[in-house]
Amino acid sequence: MLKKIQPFNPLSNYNLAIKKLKSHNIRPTKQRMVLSKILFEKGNKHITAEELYEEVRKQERKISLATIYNTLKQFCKLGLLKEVIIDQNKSIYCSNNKQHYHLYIEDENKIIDIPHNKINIDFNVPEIPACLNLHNVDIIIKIKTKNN
Amino acid sequence: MLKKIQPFNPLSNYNLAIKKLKSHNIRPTKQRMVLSKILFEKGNKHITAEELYEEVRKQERKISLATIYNTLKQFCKLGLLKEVIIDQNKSIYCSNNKQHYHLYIEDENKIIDIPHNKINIDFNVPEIPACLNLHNVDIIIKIKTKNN
DNA sequence: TTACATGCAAAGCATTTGCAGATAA
DNA sequence: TTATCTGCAAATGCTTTGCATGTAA
Repeated sequence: MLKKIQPFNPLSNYNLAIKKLKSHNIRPTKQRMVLSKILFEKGNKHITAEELYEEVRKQERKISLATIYNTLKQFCKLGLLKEVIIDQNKSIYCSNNKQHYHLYIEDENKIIDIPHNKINIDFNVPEIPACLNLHNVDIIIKIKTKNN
Repeated sequence: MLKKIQPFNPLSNYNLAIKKLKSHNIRPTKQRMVLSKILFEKGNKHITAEELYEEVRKQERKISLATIYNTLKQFCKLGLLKEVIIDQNKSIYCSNNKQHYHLYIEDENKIIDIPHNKINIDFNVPEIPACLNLHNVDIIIKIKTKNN
């Protein structure tokens, strides 16, 4: 049964996700459970809304794109996902729940998680507010390996 | 006369722009000159396509949005501008021609250039191609100063 | 003269929204 | 029962494109 909540296991992103839904009074509907399973059950994922839509279609159910987008957005707000905006018409959702940044290799259309300690930022830029909340920092590094 | 090419002055982004157009056999049309003037004459700018369209309208001419977009893209290819993709429906074009990265403060909708030496990246990530061309690195740091 | 550039309107595309019907509690 | 959620289709908003007209060299 999808509705059944498994016992909490701190090592599982999936269980963490279900717990977050509960604690935020968000109903564990069929759609949300199916999406949580795909996103959080098998380790870190980088996936687009369209790809997620396809994965659902390959399985037992169909979930509308509108609901997929709404759910992705909601999961982002809960901190379960991170949206990585690649360009005007490409966002990738990342289910790695450790603090990290993103490297995007343009030629290969490939995204790699970078542990946060690989990047050092000297925040001594006068315009940056002093009381900066460091939890809300996203870094996207875009590289090209070839010239055009 | 807009068409007249001023003598080259290495300190002027505007003259650099005109020189680049010439060296790439791109015709210095009225539209391109008007846009170059706005973008490069008065130091570093951060501007959207729409804002640029407005600035032109406030002046003597009208340039279609299509041409604005095409020109911005072309200038990016020539290395005269840098496109900073903020989100799905916001790109900012930056005329700073020194090597730098970008800090975007979400709550204030404000973008700040960061000198490249303020950020140190340990590129010892196994998946990164060894022969990385470092000139093609873009870094965008997005921060929120408030919690929602 | 002719290759290139412009501008309009239409198309493209990911994402969002309004709303009627469905569902969880 | 009722507040919330879903899904469809339509709307949105930025950007690109096709093509006829205009322009630089």
